[in-house]
Amino acid sequence: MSAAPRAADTRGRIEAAALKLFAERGVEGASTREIARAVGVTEGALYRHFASKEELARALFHDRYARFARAIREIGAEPEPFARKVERLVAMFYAAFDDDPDGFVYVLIGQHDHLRAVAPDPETNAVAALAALFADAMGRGELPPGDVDLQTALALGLVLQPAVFRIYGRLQAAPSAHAGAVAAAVLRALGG
Amino acid sequence: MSAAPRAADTRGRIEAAALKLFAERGVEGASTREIARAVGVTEGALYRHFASKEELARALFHDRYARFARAIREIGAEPEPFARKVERLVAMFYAAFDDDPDGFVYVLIGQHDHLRAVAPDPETNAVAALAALFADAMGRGELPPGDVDLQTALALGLVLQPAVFRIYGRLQAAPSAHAGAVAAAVLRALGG
DNA sequence: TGTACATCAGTGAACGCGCGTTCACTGATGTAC
DNA sequence: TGTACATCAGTGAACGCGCGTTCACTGATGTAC
Repeated sequence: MSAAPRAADTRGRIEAAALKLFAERGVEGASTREIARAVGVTEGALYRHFASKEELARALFHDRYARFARAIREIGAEPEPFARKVERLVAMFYAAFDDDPDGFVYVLIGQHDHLRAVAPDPETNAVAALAALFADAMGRGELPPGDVDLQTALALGLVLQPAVFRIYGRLQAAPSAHAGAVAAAVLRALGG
Repeated sequence: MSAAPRAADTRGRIEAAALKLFAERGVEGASTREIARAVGVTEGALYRHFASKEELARALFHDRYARFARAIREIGAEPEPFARKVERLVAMFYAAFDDDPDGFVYVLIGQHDHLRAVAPDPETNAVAALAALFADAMGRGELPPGDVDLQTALALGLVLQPAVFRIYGRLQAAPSAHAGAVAAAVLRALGG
């Protein structure tokens, strides 16, 4: 009927709607029809902004994943003791959860679809950035010597699993309510 | 052409092939054609054994998930100190990984599709069984008082994340190689 | 300011394809007498 | 042991459907003169 209301940030609205649907039921579980309908636009319009559904899913993941990588590297670059960095990392993760739950869930769950396509360098790879931060701390003697990748896994698991529990309703409070306790647990777990 | 070679455990072979494909690319990413082809049977044959693809996916998940719940309850029922139970839990998880990597990966990744459909009782729900074991330990004073669900999340995260790292090649050794270190980290993390 | 044209984000209808599922059938095996 | 019949796990062809994607088109906006 009426045409082109001239880009009232349609691209951004497509991203938001797709992110929500992808987070709720996965990329394959959400159709282009649903996304278009949620935006209030026809399916054809999606292809003015993204080459394909796959490209849309990829862009949403990589943007957010790279954002985590950058935040981790920034914290790692600060001239602070390791314990303080851990506190800031935990706070950063949980603040991201609070700010944008859809984005957090999408990255957390979508990792299995996308992670193999992420370059292994700490610039864009959040896990690599985290491992680099831990390796640095170990080099400075702020962390007992050991298998850096294992320590990274332990720390990441401590932080992410409360978020998973929250998503499935097993934890009532937002993970950020437990940020202090989780950071302390990380330090205890790695400290021995 | 030739017909019915009389059930050389076709059902079991369908389950194994589907589990492998589901673990590799997700339920939606694996088609009934692929499953049938991997088994060496036509698609129609799948429907002699399972009402639908969804039912096949569901059965594979719930079998394995309930198996974890039972194993956890058995460990919880032993008259052993909490520290020893933790060691046995970690060993059990990682032995399951070694024994049947496809099954482990499918449960770990498929949780997001299926978990909402799992009853919350410890008989079939592995997370509930784990939380019950931790609540019991807390009641006996073997674990400092605190939020049981949070402690459960922390412990589970410590155990699962090394498995995730292994799946994506970030950890070279099998998780079972780290079972002792992980169990110790769990006790340290919860002990404070 | 007015006119001509280019651009661009939309529409809406249609497309081919691969998906899960169905179904009439076949023939080997098990059972009754 | 031989014959008649029921059962059941397969085949293979076909199905309808929803999917992602395409495309000719429209009309509002921006730009040049």
